[in-house]
Amino acid sequence: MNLSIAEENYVKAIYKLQEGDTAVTTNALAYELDTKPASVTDMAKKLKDKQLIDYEKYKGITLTAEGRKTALQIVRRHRLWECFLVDKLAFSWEEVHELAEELEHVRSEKLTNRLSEYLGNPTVDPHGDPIPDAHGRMAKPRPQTSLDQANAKRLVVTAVTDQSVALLAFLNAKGIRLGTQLEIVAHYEYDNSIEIKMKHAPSLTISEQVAKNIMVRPV
Amino acid sequence: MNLSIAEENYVKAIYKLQEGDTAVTTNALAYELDTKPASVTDMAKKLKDKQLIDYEKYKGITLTAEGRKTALQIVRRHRLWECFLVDKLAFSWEEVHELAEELEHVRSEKLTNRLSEYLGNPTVDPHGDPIPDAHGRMAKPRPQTSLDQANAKRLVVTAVTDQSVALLAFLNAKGIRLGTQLEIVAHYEYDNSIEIKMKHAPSLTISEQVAKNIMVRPV
DNA sequence: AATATTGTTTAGACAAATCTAAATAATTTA
DNA sequence: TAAATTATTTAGATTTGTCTAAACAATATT
Repeated sequence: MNLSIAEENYVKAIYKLQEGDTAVTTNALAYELDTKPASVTDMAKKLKDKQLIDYEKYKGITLTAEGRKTALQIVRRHRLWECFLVDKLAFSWEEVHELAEELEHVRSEKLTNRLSEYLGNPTVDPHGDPIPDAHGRMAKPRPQTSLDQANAKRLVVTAVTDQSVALLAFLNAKGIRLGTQLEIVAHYEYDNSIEIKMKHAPSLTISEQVAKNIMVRPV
Repeated sequence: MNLSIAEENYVKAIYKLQEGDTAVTTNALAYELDTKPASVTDMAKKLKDKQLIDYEKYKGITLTAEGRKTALQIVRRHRLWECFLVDKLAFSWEEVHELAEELEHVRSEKLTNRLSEYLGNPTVDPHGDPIPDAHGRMAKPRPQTSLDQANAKRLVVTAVTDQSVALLAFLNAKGIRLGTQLEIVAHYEYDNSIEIKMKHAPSLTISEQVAKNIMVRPV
């Protein structure tokens, strides 16, 4: 099936928003894609015709098996290009997302597989997200929580969910990157802030807002 | 200036067709882009508004200085990606053109320059065509003629002008690739064929039609 | 339960890039 | 040079992806 770039972006966004069997709402998808609900409704009809989604008026959207397969191919390409940019072209991990958004739309299986091989068939991308293999199989993401909900004290950063340039640059400035180990010193309820400490550095305070986007696992 | 992919393809095609100061005709451009003359006229108006071309009704199209700069950037990206695909991902030189057509539209100077650096700042692509540098400067293509017009007997293949998959695959099958050395045994006028001989192989006959697309220089 | 609010869809419009068919300009031929 | 041919442009339509405004459905509130 030949999808336009817009259609691919919708499929990828639906995949991203669809946790478990929860249908994705029109509004959520519009917000994710920075477009209007009316546009989402239009596209939903098209993707339904192409049998990539199940969709009924007012009932939300879920991917079909075919749609999920398509989404995984796009995600695979995206994450492989991120690896390439970081590993081979020495980009920093917060720069690569936007470039990968464009590169991911080059739909050549041969290119994708050669690239994967060239990179040593990596299984996670620079943000810590798992990379689907050529058959769409993907390592289960390691048990991780967002920093604001972590129980353990000693943690390692495994991913960042909001990949806005602003946030990623902010974290970079603070010295927080993938694999960074940190310790929760205190969680202040009254101003929704969290005090953390990294090795060889003074402790620092971040907002819950930011912490929500930092994924961690116990170390 | 932000150009659409279609606009970039027009600029690139105009650059390719514009030899010296000859204006490019509507029909020639339509043929090159596999579209209709009416569509070319429409786009010509748009590119004129954007000051990338000089265009007057019925008078043909030429690139402005700005348009030439834009074209060189696109050509640079195209040829660098071709190098990447051949040098790093082990594609053969006849496979890479179509993939590079897509990759060339990722408009990031930083990416382009990092890629160039990573490849060792190559000055020619796998087809033997020179690669513009970051400032649009390009090595003058080496003195080359098409095989059917060559005077010297001992030659080396430097480029192939028609990059149709059919021709490139044909040449590959015959063992003719970039850098291949060959010798002209005879040029038969009466059936427009050329007999050539490569080292360690029996001589073979090709048509002038094909020979026109094989660029060579004396060795 | 009636009303207000929120979420979603429809209707109608627009811009980009293309097309076909008809009109017009330029060039070639007789 | 007049007619025929070829090249180019215009006019009007189509497709894709988007939008706004209005209508409608679902959910929450009083």
